[in-house]
Amino acid sequence: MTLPRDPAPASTATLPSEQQVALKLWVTLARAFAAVNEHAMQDVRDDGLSLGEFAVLELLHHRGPTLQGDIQKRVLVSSGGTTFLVDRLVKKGLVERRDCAEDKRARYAALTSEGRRLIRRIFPRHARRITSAMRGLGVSEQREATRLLKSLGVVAAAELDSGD
Amino acid sequence: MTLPRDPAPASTATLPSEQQVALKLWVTLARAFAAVNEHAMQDVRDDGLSLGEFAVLELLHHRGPTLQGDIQKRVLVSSGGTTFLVDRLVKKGLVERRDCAEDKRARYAALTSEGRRLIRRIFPRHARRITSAMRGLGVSEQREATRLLKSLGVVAAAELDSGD
DNA sequence: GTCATATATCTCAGTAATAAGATAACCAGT
DNA sequence: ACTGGTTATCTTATTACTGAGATATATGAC
Repeated sequence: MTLPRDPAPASTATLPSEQQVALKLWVTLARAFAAVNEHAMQDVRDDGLSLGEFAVLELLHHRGPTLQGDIQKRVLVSSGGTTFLVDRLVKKGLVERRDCAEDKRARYAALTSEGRRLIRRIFPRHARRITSAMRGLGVSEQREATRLLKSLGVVAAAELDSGD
Repeated sequence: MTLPRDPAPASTATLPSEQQVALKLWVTLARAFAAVNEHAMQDVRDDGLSLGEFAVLELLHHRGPTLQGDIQKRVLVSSGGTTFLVDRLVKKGLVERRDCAEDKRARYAALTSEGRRLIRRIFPRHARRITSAMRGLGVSEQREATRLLKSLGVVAAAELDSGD
């Protein structure tokens, strides 16, 4: 996947102070995300996976067979993107599709035994990689950052449907 | 651009506590980023810009004519991507290329008057949009989040060159 | 001056997605 | 049973880039 665009470090001297603070946070957030994301990508790349594919495998690993529509919602990917990712994983022999007894439109994706073996192998390594990437903060700082970003993210996401 | 993949909300009960904390932070960070990023995208989309294009315009607005190599570093885009973005902006009449007197290989990108008009118009709106998206946190919380994420991002980025 | 190496930008094949739209199935109201 | 609106997934054209490599230029050692 592509990295997020870096919001340029604007000379924002003419903006109200609160906007300057918000923009500075945005720049910093985007850069932090980009850096950790690159770690995540590097970690799965050697096993021939994109982050999207990894995310699907991980979801199936932890939740079991999942409707594609639910994968879509949890992995934050478009409808077509879900089909694309599942197709690719099916082609790699890591995932299979299963019919849904209750709804003929719907399809489950489930790990194959090969997919299970792979995710069992790489998930612990991935967790270590992310942990290592986060080590600029101590554990209590990480908890504090999580708390703050949770509030930020929930409100920002809630405003999306309502427009600006 | 694409949204980042949502790191799946792993059932990580078997992982060491510090890894659980780090993974939780990663999930939360990625989601917060995705949400604010979507705000940013929506804001510039109506003017026919991608976030990459907007980032270049903003950079040129605040820094003046900039070597393409410097754009590359500041906007976090590949070499080919820089050429792509500048090409598109040139085609839209918002940016022009200028030769560099000191180095015949290098080229500056600079805003046209049309590009200047556009960025002057949309940047304040964009700043307001980002500020609004951040309103899940108060100003002092935003400052705190910035401080934490700065540490996190700097260390995570520093580790990239050295591998995992 | 020569040459090996590094650097700035461009070119282009390829990638990972998006988003619009198609199709079949589902569901509630009549 | 029929109808119209909704939903789950798939299909496909399109997009925004990446990254390898090419080319011209710059640099520094000899």
